[in-house]
Amino acid sequence: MEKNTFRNHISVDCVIFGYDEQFNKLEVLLIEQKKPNLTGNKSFLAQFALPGDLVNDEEDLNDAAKRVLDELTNVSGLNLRQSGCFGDPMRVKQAKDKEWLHLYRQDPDARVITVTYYTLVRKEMIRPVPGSFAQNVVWKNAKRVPSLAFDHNLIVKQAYTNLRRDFEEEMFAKALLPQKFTLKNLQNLYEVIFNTILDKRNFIKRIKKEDNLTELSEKQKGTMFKPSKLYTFKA
Amino acid sequence: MEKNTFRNHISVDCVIFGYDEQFNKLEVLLIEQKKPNLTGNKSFLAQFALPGDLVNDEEDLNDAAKRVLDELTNVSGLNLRQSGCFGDPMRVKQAKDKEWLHLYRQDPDARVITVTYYTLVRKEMIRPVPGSFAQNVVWKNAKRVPSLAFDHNLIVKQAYTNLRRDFEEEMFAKALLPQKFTLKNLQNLYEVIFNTILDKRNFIKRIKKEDNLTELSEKQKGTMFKPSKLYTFKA
DNA sequence: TATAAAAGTGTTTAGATTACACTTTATGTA
DNA sequence: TACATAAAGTGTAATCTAAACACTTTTATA
Repeated sequence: MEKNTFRNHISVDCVIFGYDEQFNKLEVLLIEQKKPNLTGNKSFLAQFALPGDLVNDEEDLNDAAKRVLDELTNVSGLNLRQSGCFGDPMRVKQAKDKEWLHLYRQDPDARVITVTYYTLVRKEMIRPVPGSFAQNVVWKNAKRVPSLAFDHNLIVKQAYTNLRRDFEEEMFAKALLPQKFTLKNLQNLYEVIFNTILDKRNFIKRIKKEDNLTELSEKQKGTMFKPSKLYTFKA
Repeated sequence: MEKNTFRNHISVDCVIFGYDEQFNKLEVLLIEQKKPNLTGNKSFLAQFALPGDLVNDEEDLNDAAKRVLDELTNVSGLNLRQSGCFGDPMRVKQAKDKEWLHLYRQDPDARVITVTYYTLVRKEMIRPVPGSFAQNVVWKNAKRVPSLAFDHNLIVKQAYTNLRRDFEEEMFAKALLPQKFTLKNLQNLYEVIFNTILDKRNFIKRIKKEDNLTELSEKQKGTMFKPSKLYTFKA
């Protein structure tokens, strides 16, 4: 049995799902790992990855997730939820990730256990700007996530499962629509999250039964055709 | 911002739910932390805790959970599932836990992040025997878990939520009944896990609809009154 | 004022869930 | 062997939920 020398490092990774109301799509926030400045280093390919980094000593995991997200993407104020923990010793040992680790980590061969967080936000509510070792910040469609660093594709998959489960249980939707919204807005949101098509009438019946909404006397402005009634969530 | 000196240690903790068919109750496997041999040390109170310990370098988390469970309770061969990760820096800093950490850990003040696992077994299928720093191994009713070391009460609570969720989704019940069982056995199991009382006729209808069971021509032996038909799960 | 496009609106059917109580049968005992 | 006991076994009606389905109304624009 191996002796414990405590080179287990901890990281956090964040899966930020962004809801794009305009195009009714769900996207995931990724960073592009910064390329080294060295000329001559041609082999290094920037990879997409989840925003994530090592946890500091005595730093709470939730705080770490928030800090790391902020450092890499300048996004703050999100309500992150833990979705899992990935600890396969080989998860940071693949060739595709070695070079990057050697450039950016003090102890690049150490084993890293990562605790994963996710949330879902209205895409337009955040304006990610790359920071730290993030060269770039991009949104990618959640249905077509490219190949990512480490085991990040697995992490996204698990987070997406959690998202759907939580979405059904709570009124998670509140954060995802403008304060005043139409029932069509709400239906679109459900449709994109569960990747399905719903019957308008049945959907409205179901939603109204939950009795979470207040119907306003106001209507949409600036529509091309018949404007819809607006609703808000009850307090 | 604190500098990362990598004193984040990783542990695993296991929540083993044991189903006691005879008394139709659900229990949790706990260890009693070993008291030091020193005479004169009167302040040390043995506490109940979940079986758990530090993960070795380069050890897979799932393997670690199995190893640790085996070392402390001599129970092996279980199919453990990850249920969460607890990383509050204060989780191992409470007075009640200090003394124990100083006795058994090389680096007792280090922060420890724990990855939690759980499973549900038929109680009689395992025969726990204390090992390592476990002075004793006990089963406690899942509804009345005593005060535990660290944040282990929280961990149990989360695991129990996971158990119920998973139990509904999969035919997790297979491992929990003898190969041949009665519908009453199955109903008892559901009742204890969901802490509810079910109508016999409705339960049978529901179960039969799932079409997982084979009705045997055999009947119970040695009953005091009318013996019930036996069933098995389909392969 | 005609047209286009989305909003708005109910009913019917099928399926699932719940509530509910008496009869049958094997056992052990008198 | 028949009687008492206790659990097994069984069905229907009522209610609720989920799904299928299409036409009318309203507003903006041309």
